Amino acid sequence: MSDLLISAIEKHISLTAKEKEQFLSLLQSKKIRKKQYFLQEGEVCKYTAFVNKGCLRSYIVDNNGFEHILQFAIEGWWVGDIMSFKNETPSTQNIDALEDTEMLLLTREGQQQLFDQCPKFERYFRIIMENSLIAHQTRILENISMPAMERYKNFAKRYPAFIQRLPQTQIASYLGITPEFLSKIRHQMMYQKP
Amino acid sequence: MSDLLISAIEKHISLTAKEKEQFLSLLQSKKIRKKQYFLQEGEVCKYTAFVNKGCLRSYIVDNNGFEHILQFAIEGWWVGDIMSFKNETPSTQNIDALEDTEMLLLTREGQQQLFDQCPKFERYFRIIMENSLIAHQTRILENISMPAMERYKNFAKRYPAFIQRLPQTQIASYLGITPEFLSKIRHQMMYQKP
DNA sequence: CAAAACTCTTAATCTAGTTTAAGAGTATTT
DNA sequence: AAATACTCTTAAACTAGATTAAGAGTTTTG
Repeated sequence: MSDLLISAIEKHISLTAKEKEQFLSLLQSKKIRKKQYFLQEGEVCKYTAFVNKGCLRSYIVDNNGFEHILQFAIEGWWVGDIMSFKNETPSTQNIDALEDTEMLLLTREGQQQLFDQCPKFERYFRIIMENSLIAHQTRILENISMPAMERYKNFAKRYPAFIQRLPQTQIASYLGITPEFLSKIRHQMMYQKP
Repeated sequence: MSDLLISAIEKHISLTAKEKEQFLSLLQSKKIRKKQYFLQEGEVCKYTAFVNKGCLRSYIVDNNGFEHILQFAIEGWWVGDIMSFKNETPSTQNIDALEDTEMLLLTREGQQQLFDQCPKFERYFRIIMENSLIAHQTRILENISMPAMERYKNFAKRYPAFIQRLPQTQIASYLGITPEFLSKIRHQMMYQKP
């Protein structure tokens, strides 16, 4: 049930049996079905979620009704609207399930309690924030320096699991292009690959 | 000399006189002149730098020789190539000074020592990583969802100090557009502003 | 199991942003 | 104080990517 989470944490810090117990007691588990919301724009994001099974996406909807994806989250990833979670302000993002999904939820109070009881976890969350920041930096630099085909190739190399698992519409929305143009790119790639 | 840094930290955690001393003893100060490098692509990033005075930028150079700016850093900001600093791998970024600059440097060992001696600092760095991550998320969403003029307006609203202080070439490079097009945008803005 | 609702593709037309070029105005350097 | 190097602007020609539309294939839903 929570093996995946514990092993994810133990990649970065070591835990005693008591610490594991302490941490797990703060979590609640939740299942949602495909297409259901985990968070809707305007709500306060009450939880960070660790994905045990399934897949979610976080995205915004622009003034013309178009969706723009910030993040996908599959097994082993954390997801939530950090800004809303941190400041308890209304979220600007939506998060919903692209597949039936099981997750473990941690509240803000739970997290704070954890940090006070056991500062080791402060390190764990610092490290995953650092890693996430590095990934975001890379994405920004690619967005501003590379044409769409390169960005797609890098995405496919970096997240091969996503390519098989996600509809192309969603990937296009993550890359910042239209699905029609992604289709064109994929066509071009077939005739120039060697 | 280090008042700015201490007050920046005390916005997030409270420090005893001893802790301040302990922290400051780990820092070394450094001045560089305009146009000098703080870090060059290929080097390992040995320090994170807190800017006391002046202005730096971090950027990559693409295959066609064009620069793309990831970050500007003025007084009160930290700068460095996090990935290189964390993993002690060769940097892909360049960091240089846009003005004569004074900064305080912290090594990786210094930081780790600090975390072990005084876990409170682990919280401080977690918090600034979170804030930085939020800023990066916002930037990604704006990049993939808004036309250049909107992005420029938001940039100007968010960082008014930068608008006066930085050459437009640099701002264009941060926004992911050419200087020529930024010039056009600014012209358009004059005749439609109401 | 039929109908509705997505997903992917192709193609024509359109546009936001790039490229190239050239000139005028400011800083920097010698 | 002249020479060199940046910075900003304007404008014409160009292109990566958007838009619109339509059809075929696949899932989902009632």
